[in-house]
Amino acid sequence: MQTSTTEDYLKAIFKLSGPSKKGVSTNSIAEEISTKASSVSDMVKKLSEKGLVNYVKYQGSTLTKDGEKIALRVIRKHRLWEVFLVEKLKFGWDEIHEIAEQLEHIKSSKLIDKLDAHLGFPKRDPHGDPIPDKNGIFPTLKKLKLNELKIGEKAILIGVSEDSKDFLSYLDKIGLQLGSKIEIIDYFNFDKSLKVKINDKIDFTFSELAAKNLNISKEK
Amino acid sequence: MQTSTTEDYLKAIFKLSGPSKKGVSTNSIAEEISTKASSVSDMVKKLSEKGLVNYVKYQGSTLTKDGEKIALRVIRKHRLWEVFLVEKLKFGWDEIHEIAEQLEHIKSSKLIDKLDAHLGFPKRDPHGDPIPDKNGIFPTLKKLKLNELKIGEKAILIGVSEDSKDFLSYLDKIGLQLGSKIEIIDYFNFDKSLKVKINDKIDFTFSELAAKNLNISKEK
DNA sequence: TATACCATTTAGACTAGTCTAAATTTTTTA
DNA sequence: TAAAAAATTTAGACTAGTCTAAATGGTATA
Repeated sequence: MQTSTTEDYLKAIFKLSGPSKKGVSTNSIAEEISTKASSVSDMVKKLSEKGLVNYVKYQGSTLTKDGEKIALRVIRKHRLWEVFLVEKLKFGWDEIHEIAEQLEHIKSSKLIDKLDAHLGFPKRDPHGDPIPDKNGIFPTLKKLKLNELKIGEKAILIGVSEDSKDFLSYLDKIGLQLGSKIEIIDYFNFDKSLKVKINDKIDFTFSELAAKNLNISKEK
Repeated sequence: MQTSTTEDYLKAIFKLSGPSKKGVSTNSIAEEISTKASSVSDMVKKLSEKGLVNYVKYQGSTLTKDGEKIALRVIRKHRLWEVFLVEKLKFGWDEIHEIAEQLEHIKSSKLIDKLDAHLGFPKRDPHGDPIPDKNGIFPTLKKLKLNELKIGEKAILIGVSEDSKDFLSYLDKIGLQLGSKIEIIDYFNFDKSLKVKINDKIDFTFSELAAKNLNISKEK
């Protein structure tokens, strides 16, 4: 049974290696889990001996099948607990990360399956990130662009196709975050701009360019 | 901020010192937390330096005010999580201890207060043990004998006045545990026996002798 | 291509906690 | 009350993980 430190390392490598599963640098791991490169160097060597990480000196780390399995289980737990904190305990979405970082290390697969059921088998956490199922499979959720929706349809923001500083600070100013709810209120044929309601509160009108770069999903 | 090991030691000392708050032996602590006496000896010395335990060589340990405060907080968390596991996640009362041992170390007072509210401020855990409030005060709960109830009244089992093997295995066979619900269905004047319904399911008839030895509470 | 710089690894020390084995203190019992 | 037994403490070693400082490797640049 792995320690919670081991779980933190595996989770960090999973996050950093991204969809391409490319090798992750020692320094980037150190930054991700707020520790020193020398500690990471030690640790990945040990994890490699345990068969959880592929590590070649000076060439970074990737997860083995076993390592990835553990990482996915931790991510599943983290995201399910986040749903619990927001939906059941009424925490704000900004307060939950730190607590979920602790809860994700609780060991009991029965617990997590019962929690999953109790929450109605959610597919996303409150940030819009998908929750792997008990076999580590991410749910397939259809991705759409905001400008593909019709008036009256509702969706949540799950990503952006453009990540320039300008665009991100623009979203920030509007108060739009991953997981935010968006409802299409109106569509102006003139310039293809889109009037929406954000999180049932704020009205805003997106240009076509902005709408094209907002990835959304109709699934919960 | 204390480690979870520290919390385990403080909780153990609290439990073992009982209502009289008498000094607890090194060996009994070792047994309670499944470790060796030498480890305990080391640890209580350190806890004493931190001002959490009063420790005099060869004379056992008691908690300081600060130590007791922490112990009560841990016990509060443990028992609230137990309620959550049984009431919300539908765990059996016998499966929850191990999981609650982990959950009790999660750090966030906001979390535990919100959990408390979510559960409706329960006064007892599923074993019938009282839950301290946020200030560490145990609720005052009137204790009764089962034979003091009237027909139609409901209560839960919070303890026994007789702890012979015979009596305990008798309760076991009936399926009665601490925390079980008992409703008085009928009373037979002839031999003062008592027909009850246990956990809304099982009918059973207690002799006067049995009923006298069952401590119950009308509060939830 | 030499050099400088950045990333990475190694060496060695530290902390919290654990253990076994030996030494010491306290308690029991004859 | 002295010896035996039990409880407790100390000494010293171990593990997991961390850190700083120094050494080494790789890469970009002049």
